[in-house]
Amino acid sequence: MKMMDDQEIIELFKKNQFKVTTQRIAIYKFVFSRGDHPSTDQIYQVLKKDYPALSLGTVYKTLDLLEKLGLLQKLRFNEDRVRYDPDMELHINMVCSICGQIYDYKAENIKQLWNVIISDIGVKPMGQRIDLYYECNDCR
Amino acid sequence: MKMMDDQEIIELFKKNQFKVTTQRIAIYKFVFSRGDHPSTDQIYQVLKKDYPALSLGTVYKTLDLLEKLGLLQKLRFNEDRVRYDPDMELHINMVCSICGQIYDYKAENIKQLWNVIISDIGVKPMGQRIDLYYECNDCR
DNA sequence: GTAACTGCAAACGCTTTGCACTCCC
DNA sequence: GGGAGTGCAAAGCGTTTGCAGTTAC
Repeated sequence: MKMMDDQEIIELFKKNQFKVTTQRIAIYKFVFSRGDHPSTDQIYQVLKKDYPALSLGTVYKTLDLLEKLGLLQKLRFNEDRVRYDPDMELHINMVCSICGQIYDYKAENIKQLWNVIISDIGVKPMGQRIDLYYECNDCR
Repeated sequence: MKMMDDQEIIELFKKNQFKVTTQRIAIYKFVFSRGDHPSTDQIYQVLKKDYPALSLGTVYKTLDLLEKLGLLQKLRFNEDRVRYDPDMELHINMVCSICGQIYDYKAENIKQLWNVIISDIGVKPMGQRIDLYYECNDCR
């Protein structure tokens, strides 16, 4: 999803009876300004510079809240920590097997091919997750 | 991969200079006899009945060893524990959004469609993981 | 005999929880 | 003013690690 501006995200919080706090806005904007899939700790480390009092617990709670609002997807790769994917549309997670860096690949024909697969299987999909492991340019 | 018989798996261990132990054979056979994706604890709980002295540490170590041999894939879903998928070929993990049960869906045309996607992206794939979330018959 | 493996328990790291204080509304 | 949200620290839990005893070879 495209990043909402301040006014839109504030409205969304209010509409859902969540209070609007500096921390929530900052975390939302940070995660959605990135093309990759940051972990809780990465988010915490960066935002702590601007908000020294920020706690890791608040980062976790806010990300859970954003997930409940359907704005992002919690993903576990083969590592200990959770990562957050702010793109809820169909895409492929391009995961470098060496360095672990992840970016999203999107293309119209993937949707078409995926729909063919879905109709073959014959179930009503609630969502999906597609990872492609490869060696990125930096590691190759 | 199809489950190897006792002789084959013993040969494979020996070929790779790993000692053949009762625990290793039992864990291998258990994971490969199942169509789903058991967690470490599930494996431990079941095998403890036949091997009361078995420890959880040995289960972890053995599964890591089987992964190193390329026999299975470690997968993290949106839960705390690791699951083990003994099927290394291209397939779709059918994950029930409600109860979390997982089974593999395989079909020839998925491979063809996946190859189309791969060649569109234009990278050399090292592997992949495809999850489809749906509501299984028991939960619907 | 000896090096690898096992079982056990402690350590580890990420995540969750509980609670007093704070600050939106 | 009141209740939701925050920060902090402790607890929780799956996984890893270290080590003494055991077993495969």
